[in-house]
Amino acid sequence: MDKSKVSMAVVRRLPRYYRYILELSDAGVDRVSSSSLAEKMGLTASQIRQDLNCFGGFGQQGYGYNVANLTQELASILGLDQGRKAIIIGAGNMGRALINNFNFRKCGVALTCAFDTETSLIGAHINGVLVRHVDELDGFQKQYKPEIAVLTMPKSAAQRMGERLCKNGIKGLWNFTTVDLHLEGIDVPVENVRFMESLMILSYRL
Amino acid sequence: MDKSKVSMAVVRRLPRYYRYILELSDAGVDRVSSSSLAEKMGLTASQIRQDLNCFGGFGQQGYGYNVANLTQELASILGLDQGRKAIIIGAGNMGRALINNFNFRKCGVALTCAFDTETSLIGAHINGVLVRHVDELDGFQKQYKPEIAVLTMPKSAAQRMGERLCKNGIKGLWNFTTVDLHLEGIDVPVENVRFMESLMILSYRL
DNA sequence: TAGATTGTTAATCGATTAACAATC
DNA sequence: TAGATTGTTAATCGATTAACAATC
Repeated sequence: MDKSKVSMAVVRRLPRYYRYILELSDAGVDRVSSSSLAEKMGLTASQIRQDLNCFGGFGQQGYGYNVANLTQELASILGLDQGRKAIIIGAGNMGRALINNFNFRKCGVALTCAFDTETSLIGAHINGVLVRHVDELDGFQKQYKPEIAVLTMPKSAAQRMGERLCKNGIKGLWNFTTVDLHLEGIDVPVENVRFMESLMILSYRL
Repeated sequence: MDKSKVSMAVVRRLPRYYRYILELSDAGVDRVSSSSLAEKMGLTASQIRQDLNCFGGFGQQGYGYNVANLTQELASILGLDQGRKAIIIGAGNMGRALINNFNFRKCGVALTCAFDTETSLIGAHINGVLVRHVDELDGFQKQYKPEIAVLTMPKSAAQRMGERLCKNGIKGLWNFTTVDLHLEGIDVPVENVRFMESLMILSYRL
């Protein structure tokens, strides 16, 4: 199926498929049927087959899915094998927490540089990642062409920074600020991480 | 409408409605129509009216919605006015980042205590929050009856800890670990925060 | 071959959008 | 009153589930 026709409902399930299949792979399991995977994941076998078939026939009748093969296919679908480069804008608390703890590599992404405006941070290394001044951003983008920018700066600067990053050729924004970015006419996907919305939804469900 | 019949699709939009309406409120706007709100948010007016009407008729024909009133209604629907208490299990990097930076109060939640097993942390205060040993957890729950537990401990301990928290009366789990909690037969909502899935989805969309 | 399980089509279910009467 | 905009029903659209022929 044409990638552009796959619904976001399906796409949002892919990383979870990947996590489960990777777990099976690590456990040394070599094949799995849609029905056994469905039971583990709390989905229907039908949905799993429908979802995977958006991207190709990875299974085999009478056998199921080869775990090693499916792992690799899912990684490829998700683009985890693309060796992408990321930069992070804002080395405050949230930024540092990500730099120190988040496993970018597991997503196939290399965090190559951090940017900030705070003079005391410039030149420092955080978990091996150099902090540069935001003034160097445009030049850095031209030279190294990172695909992904992580937005962990104050929300007041987010909209302008998003536009600037796009103008210099960023391919996707991972937005930890609370603002909705408006990038009309610019074809750059934005993925938001919203702690506060998440906690409010939990609060509703209590 | 009966709260249990409101679909999660609707519920997941509520915090965003709240954010926008709060912004209008802060800007001193006193009324808003579904169509103007729809335009700002990139939704249809129809959807906004349908969504809000799951909870009551907050608008007025020919006028629209009173911003102050709707703000208060949404806060109440989300339970932000319930003065709930939260504890956090795991004062490692993720835990400390939340304690130091996340605004629990904006969600109407008071973070009352942190728990860990690391001796060097016990007794310390992080941003005013005392770290106790996990051995004190059961007693603490009995005495203070926190409604929400934030899970920021190693994933290997998450399942057991989830069960233990529920047995002692927790009402909801905010799960930052990468595991899916299985709490069959226990009616405690779990809200997952999944950085890695979020970045993988962005990676897919590039 | 017989059994298992996929890939895929058709049926069902749920969510979104459109339309409009009610009413402020 | 006339204009605006809701609340709500009906129509459409999309996603999930069920069913089964294909096939390993």
